[in-house]
Amino acid sequence: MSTAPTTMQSMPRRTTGPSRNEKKALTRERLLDAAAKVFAQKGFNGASLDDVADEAGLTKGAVYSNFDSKEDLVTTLIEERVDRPELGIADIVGGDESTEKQAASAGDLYMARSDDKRERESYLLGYEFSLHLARNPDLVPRFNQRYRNLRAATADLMEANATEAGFRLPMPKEELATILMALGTGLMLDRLIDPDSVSPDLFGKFLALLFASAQDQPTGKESKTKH
Amino acid sequence: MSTAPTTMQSMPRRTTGPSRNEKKALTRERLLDAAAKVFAQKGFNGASLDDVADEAGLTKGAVYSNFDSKEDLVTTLIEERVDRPELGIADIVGGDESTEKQAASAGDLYMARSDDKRERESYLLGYEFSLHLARNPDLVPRFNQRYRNLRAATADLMEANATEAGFRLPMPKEELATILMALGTGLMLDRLIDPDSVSPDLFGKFLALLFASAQDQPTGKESKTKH
DNA sequence: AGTATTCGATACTCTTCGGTATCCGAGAGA
DNA sequence: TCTCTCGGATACCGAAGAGTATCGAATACT
Repeated sequence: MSTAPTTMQSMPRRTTGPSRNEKKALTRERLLDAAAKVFAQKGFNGASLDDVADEAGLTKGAVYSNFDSKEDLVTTLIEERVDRPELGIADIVGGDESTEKQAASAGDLYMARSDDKRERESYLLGYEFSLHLARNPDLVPRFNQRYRNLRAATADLMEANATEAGFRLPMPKEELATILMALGTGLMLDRLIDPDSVSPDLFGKFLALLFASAQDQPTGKESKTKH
Repeated sequence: MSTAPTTMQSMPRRTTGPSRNEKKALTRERLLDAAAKVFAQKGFNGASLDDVADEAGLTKGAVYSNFDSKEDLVTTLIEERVDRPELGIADIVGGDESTEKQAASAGDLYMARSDDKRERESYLLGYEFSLHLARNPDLVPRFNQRYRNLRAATADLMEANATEAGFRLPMPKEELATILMALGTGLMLDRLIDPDSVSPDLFGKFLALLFASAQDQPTGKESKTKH
């Protein structure tokens, strides 16, 4: 990467400092990190650009040099930082364990995140975004594709697992995925407000129970509505 | 309510105008209504007290005459307006229908609320509150009692129903109540963001399925952990 | 009736914040 | 090495908002 064609080896330090673009990209990241933290703590409207800049150890000038406006910073943050972290769950699934145990592990892993300060902020930020989206429907389409992808991935994962284990999902996979993701969201929100209100293994327990009972109907004897 | 002991029936109007306290209580309610609407639409930080006053057809003077500060208005709103509406669900349950159908109806009723503009605002407000609580842990205890009461009521309701129908709940009632309430929260949030992402009857369908499968194990053969 | 209260309107203050204009210094190009 | 460019700092502006002071009118008290 270092572009030092001439003989400059004599000078021990500052041979070729980080290029301008590198520096700019770096401050951009620092700003996004700071924004994630500050917005999570104070909310979009509650946090000022000075807050963000301070958190990043920079000034508002840096902000406006990298983003058009506060709204631009917000939407960029949505696009670059949100709804990625979930994906890690897929790593757990697919082992040799029983479906039940895998489900429990996935649930536990998901809930365990609320303990980590950084993850906690990330979820708070997610809810802040959700509210932002609910109030700005025009932003939804851009964000929605990712949500649907994630849901589809979850759906496929569950189905693959069920097929391998020799049972049918009790309802269409997309619907089940919608349910489980929503449940995760709701439980996490409860837990963010009051960790004592939701035991960390509750999600996993419920998932295990759900899949266990699904396995009791291998052929898929859903009562009536298949319509 | 009119306290007119003396013979005053002759004068058709303005016999005894609304007492000062009545008027004050009225404007207080108007302010709270307006605050609920405006806060739901713009968020706590996004909405100004002038916005609230305007919505109520009053001025900021009225606000400060009835509340100590914006924060006081917010917390009052939390205490007096939130987490009451859910209770209506209990009305549905307890009929002659099968447990399955009751569950489906309850779910449908719950989700149908997101269609009504006013209810929608009420839920948005709820999420706004949730975030507010997550960021202000000191406020949680006051609010939490209500949440736990509601959860306990839901839990008892489910258990009573299960007992009557002759089956055991698949997990401790409080945990199940926690799960179902969180699921409702999560689904509603999804639906507030994008109504197309969650079909309105999904909640009911899932609840029906869940209780149907619970009924298949009348004696309660939970696999292992009862601990 | 006459006086004291108080609710809510009006007018104002002080701070904060989003955004802009300008400036400085370090890296790029010659 | 000299200049040009541009990222980020500093200084500033106008708007908006939380909170305060005060006022007027209607109600309660005596």
